[in-house]
Amino acid sequence: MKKLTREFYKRDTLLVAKELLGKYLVVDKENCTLKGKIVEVEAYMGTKDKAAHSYSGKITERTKVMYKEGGYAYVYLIYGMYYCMNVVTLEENLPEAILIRAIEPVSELETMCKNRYGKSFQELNSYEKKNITNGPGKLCKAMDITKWLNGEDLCGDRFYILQDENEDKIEVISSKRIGIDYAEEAKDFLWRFYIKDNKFVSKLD
DNA sequence: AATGCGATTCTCT
DNA sequence: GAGAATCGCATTT
Repeated sequence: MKKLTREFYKRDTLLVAKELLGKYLVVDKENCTLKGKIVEVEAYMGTKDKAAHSYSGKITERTKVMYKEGGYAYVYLIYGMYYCMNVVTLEENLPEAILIRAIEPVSELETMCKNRYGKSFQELNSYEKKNITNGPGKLCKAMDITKWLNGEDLCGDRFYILQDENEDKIEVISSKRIGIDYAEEAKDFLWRFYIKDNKFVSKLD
């Protein structure tokens, strides 16, 4: 498995979004390495996208990470209790990013269960087992992604994305983004992408 | 200083 | 399907 390079991230956001599907998100901790296959993403297309935090070029303490060059992590708190993780794309001052909406657990499933529910996998009921990492807030809880990883370089050693050289061909479904009803015309853009028939996708159309 | 609210999730019904 | 939880940020007084 090979780590994605800076060049990978500094390309067209919609292209990078689709190519992130099937890659492996890794959080390297002192005692363990959490790993999950990316199965669902959404693209946020910068200053002209009414759903994006960077709409109209607004720069604040929260959004400034979006203005970095590609390959940095933008992690923010939502509803006072959940974190969402994004991958920044393009060159500096082009504030586009990709929200990771769901992963499929690959390594450290037990740790993820502990992080999410404080219980082992075996102790989970069937509803909990289905809901470990199938949402942007859930996967951050499971992988212990918090504000301490905001601005982290994904080309570094603690938080990165791997590519499987023998990756199977992936069937990509495009659909409308979730939870952005306020975004007027932008709410209908097909900027959500997920792997067809994958059981860990957060919501079916 | 005060207000309003969100790229969500969970717990009911 | 509705309502609550909970807090940092952006905006208004």
